[in-house]
Amino acid sequence: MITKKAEYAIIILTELASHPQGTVITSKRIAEKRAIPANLVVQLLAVTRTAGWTVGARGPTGGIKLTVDPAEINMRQVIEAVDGPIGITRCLFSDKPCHDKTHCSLRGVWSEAQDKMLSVLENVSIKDLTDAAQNDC
Amino acid sequence: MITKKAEYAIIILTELASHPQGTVITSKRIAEKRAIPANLVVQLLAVTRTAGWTVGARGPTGGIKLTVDPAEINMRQVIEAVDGPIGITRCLFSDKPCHDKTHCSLRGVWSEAQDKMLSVLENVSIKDLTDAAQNDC
DNA sequence: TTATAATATGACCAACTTAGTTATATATTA
DNA sequence: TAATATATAACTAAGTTGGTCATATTATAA
Repeated sequence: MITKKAEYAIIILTELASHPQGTVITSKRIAEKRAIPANLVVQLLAVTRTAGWTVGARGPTGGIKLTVDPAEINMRQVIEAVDGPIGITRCLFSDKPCHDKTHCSLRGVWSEAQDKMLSVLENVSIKDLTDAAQNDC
Repeated sequence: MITKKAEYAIIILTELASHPQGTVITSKRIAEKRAIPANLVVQLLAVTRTAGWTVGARGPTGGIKLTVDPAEINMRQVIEAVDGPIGITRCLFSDKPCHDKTHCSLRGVWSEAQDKMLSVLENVSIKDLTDAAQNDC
């Protein structure tokens, strides 16, 4: 399951992308506008910062802004930055087949199903979401 | 996330499908052959029975057998029978858009990603898995 | 008819995950 | 130097998951 935190991170990035380029917005303002708990916003901005997508300026006139083109950030990247590697089943997380069997036909199905899902998420960028009218999911 | 119980149910059905038609196998035997906790096998067979896929004969010579063509049971059906409705995000479970907004562009993406995943699972039947050499995932 | 082998069902539990809170440290500007 | 902002880590309540335990019920074989 894709967590609510990952959804929040996507929303936060779309909020940042919808601002005039170069201007900052405070984490508190993002929380208010998007109805996300303020502390969670701060937490998630730490993730986006580590990923190299945002920078924060401290002090009274401080705030957050994007450092990259929102067209260059896709949904899969954000989800994985927040939730870690995506796996629709437990067995897709480990490298070796379950029970040390040489082959596992189920694994191939899980893998294909997951890849289909991921390719959709990879093809939607933060810019795509910002362009769409409303994205307050 | 697709649960281990759902995986087990799929494995149990493939085990049943790999048996000579009309013959029964005991739940204990399935547990041994597939390395699944015996009590879980019993629990999951209750689900397959409710779904109309299996029947059990009681008594000393009893056991379980399929009641339908394994080509007619697909993976999505089994997963949903065990885990309930599938949703890659929380928001896909409810009918109304999040926060009562009229529209939500994220929701469309989640929905498309999930549909792609589900269509893979719908197109693989228990028979397909049985035909593949090994399926002890 | 009676012991036995099997299914059927529900309650229960420990470990883990998730969503969110709290607390505190640090930097910057007016 | 006071105020305002980001940065970071520890903590917690609630829910989920994977699995166990106990018991009832049914049907067959001897």
